[in-house]
Amino acid sequence: MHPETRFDNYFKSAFTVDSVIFGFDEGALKILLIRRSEAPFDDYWALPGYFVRQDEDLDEAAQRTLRETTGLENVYLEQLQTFGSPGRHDFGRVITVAYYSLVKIADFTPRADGLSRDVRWHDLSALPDLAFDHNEIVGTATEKLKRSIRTRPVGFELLPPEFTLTDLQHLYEAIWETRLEKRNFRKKILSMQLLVDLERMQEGVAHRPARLYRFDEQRYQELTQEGFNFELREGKSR
Amino acid sequence: MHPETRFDNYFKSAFTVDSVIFGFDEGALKILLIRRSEAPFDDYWALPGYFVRQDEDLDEAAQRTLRETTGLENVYLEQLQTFGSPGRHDFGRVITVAYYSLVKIADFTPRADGLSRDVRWHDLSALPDLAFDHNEIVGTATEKLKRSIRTRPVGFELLPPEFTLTDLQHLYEAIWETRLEKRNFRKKILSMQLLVDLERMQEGVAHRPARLYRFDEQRYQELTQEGFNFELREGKSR
DNA sequence: ACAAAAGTGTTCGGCGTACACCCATGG
DNA sequence: CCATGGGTGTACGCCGAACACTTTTGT
Repeated sequence: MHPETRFDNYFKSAFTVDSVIFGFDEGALKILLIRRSEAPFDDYWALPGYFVRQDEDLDEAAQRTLRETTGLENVYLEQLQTFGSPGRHDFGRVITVAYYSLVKIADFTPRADGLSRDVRWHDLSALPDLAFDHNEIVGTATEKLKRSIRTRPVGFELLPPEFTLTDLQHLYEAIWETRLEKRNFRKKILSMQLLVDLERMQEGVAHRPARLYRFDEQRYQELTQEGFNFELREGKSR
Repeated sequence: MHPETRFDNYFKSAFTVDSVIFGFDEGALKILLIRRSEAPFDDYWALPGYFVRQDEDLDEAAQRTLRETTGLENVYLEQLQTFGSPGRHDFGRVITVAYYSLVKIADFTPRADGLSRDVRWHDLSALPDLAFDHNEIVGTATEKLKRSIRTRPVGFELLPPEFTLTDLQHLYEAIWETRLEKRNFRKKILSMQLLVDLERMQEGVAHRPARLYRFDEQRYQELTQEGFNFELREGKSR
């Protein structure tokens, strides 16, 4: 370690990582929360996360703490923002590096762990009071999601492997909290060459069955690189 | 402080803030760097920044350290990303929260201070080896700048109060490292209603003098809120 | 048959694209 | 009078906007 002591005063902080995990189900956006099992905020709902170890990379810590609190593994986590108000933690100076991700709800079975009493998907539109400044973090993440879905093919991670155009439209509508015009949405999304027609149909629905699609992995990578511009004015019909 | 000791191990880290300050001059993008005056990396060029105090907010710390290393005050700093590899600092675990900003070079006169031997604008295209992982941080900031200029009226902060359309075009060309077609650039930028025609002309240039413009503060705020989409294909003529 | 979504055709206007040519000033 | 940028006019094509009507399934 360093030979000098004049920096010692600075080495008294801790940092944590917290993850905002978005999912999509039943036409609504969800967030994965844990119920804390230790002070402070014992028993409160909170974002999955914990302290970062001394020799641990931030990205790794995010993966590990997500696993240890919810059981989720191999989730692609992207750094969101760092929150560090002096008063945000009772035990001392703790700043948190927030991550976020989009996952298919069906792909994972969250389970509580030593660090959490409970894990559950919550409707984004009806969140309880969360521990620390986690409500603020969720707000920031939601803003970012709204913006990034306009420039990147985001639906990919939120929808099941096979989906209908209406599913995809509902996803956009849920994130943007708006209604889109069906015809124009379809024309736009199809013109991007991002979807592959599976040439199969929905089954067991009480109406004309919809065509099933999947994302074209190749094209998805391209568009993620270049970025695109997905904008549609609000529409009445759905 | 907290009554329990089992968290003590975590409270041994330090964190810093570092700022990437972009400027624009002579048709080229610049970055403000300081020369360090203490170990580690004594005498190396580095981003302006320093340790965050125990009871200090991150945003405040960014402002303060920027002032104390370069003399710049009242700069609008936006959080960029946090860098925290375990090995990035010799003295122990130090993570840094990076900020970035765009400023008019003429508005400030950087001066070295106790924490810096020297302060200077460097051409982004010819940076030296910087201290720590600061080259990586600059790279991340540059990527972000390229992307955000496509969705927000960014030139505002980089250009002098009065400028010509060609100045503005050169700015976009410098950031994107491309050439744009003059006619189309002008039509697009004028159609946004973002510029105010000052009805005055350049003076003392050895060619037809260009019309001077300024940004419309009002409209700038609007567009920053909504976001827009500025995209133009590469063009040959300038 | 009827409900409930799925799915399509078309017109209109705006805006990005790609050009070549004229204008004003200093030297 | 010429070099050096500044500053247009415009035809074309594509794509987003705004419509209403037909098709296919389960009940």
